[in-house]
Amino acid sequence: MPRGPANPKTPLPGRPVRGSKTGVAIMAALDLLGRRWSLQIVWELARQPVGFRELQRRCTGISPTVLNQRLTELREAQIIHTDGNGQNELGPLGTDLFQALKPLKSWARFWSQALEAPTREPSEAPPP
Amino acid sequence: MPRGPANPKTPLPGRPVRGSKTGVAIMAALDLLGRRWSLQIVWELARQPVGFRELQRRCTGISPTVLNQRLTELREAQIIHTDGNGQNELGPLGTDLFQALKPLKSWARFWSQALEAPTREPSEAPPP
DNA sequence: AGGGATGCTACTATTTTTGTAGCGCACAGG
DNA sequence: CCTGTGCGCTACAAAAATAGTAGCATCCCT
Repeated sequence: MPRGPANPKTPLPGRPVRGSKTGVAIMAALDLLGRRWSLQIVWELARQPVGFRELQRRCTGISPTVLNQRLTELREAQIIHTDGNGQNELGPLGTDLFQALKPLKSWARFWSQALEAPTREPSEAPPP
Repeated sequence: MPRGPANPKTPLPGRPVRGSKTGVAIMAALDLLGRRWSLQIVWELARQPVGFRELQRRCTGISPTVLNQRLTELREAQIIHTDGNGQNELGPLGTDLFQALKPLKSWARFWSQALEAPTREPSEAPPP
């Protein structure tokens, strides 16, 4: 298990990241979590710890290449870790992240309903 | 101003999206917002409405191609809209989204500090 | 009319992600 | 001991997303 110190591409606070050379925390977070599958992986691991192949199955269709990249990045960011049995699970930071993501879930539901029922506000100009 | 109805690739609730064929709201949201620059655009527009080129400047280095794609997607998702003067601004849904994103900002700061100062919890095993 | 800024599109290069195959290892049954 | 199965993970080419640069048409100011 080569616990390699630091893929230089993993976005971490303090490093220059995409869209910001300053490495401000929120920018590093947006870069890291904005990569494809990152958020979904956190989401899945919040349910329960799973191994590599099982995680691949749950993220319907992710390729092993990317899954491994993401796991590596998230491990470097100390959001997740892999135990001796190959089970990936959220660390304390990951759990906090999941909490911080919950409002987004609520918003998504609201957003979904708003798009289904457009022009329903009485404050909008009613049709003549 | 061609208010074009529906780029078929924009992730919207109810549509099959990446990582989920069901189109569940949160998955559509993660797909839409997980695309590069999406979150940062929302972030910038939350500060104040800006035009195309100014927005491009603030998202240091985004290419006009992608900026326009993102703006189109976010418009379709009714998160932002562009007024008659070319100023892009958050709509009500966008404002709510920004609120929902705030905990993420707090988490990012916490995360940043945690990575700077590892092994500082007194609850961790102290060095002998 | 000229100069400059704006919103945006076209086009090619680079990077990221996908898709498929397969290695080496552990473990279970026969 | 052999065979089969599932595992974590890597290699490599194809496809998709993004970056980079140039430029057009339009408006605004002088």
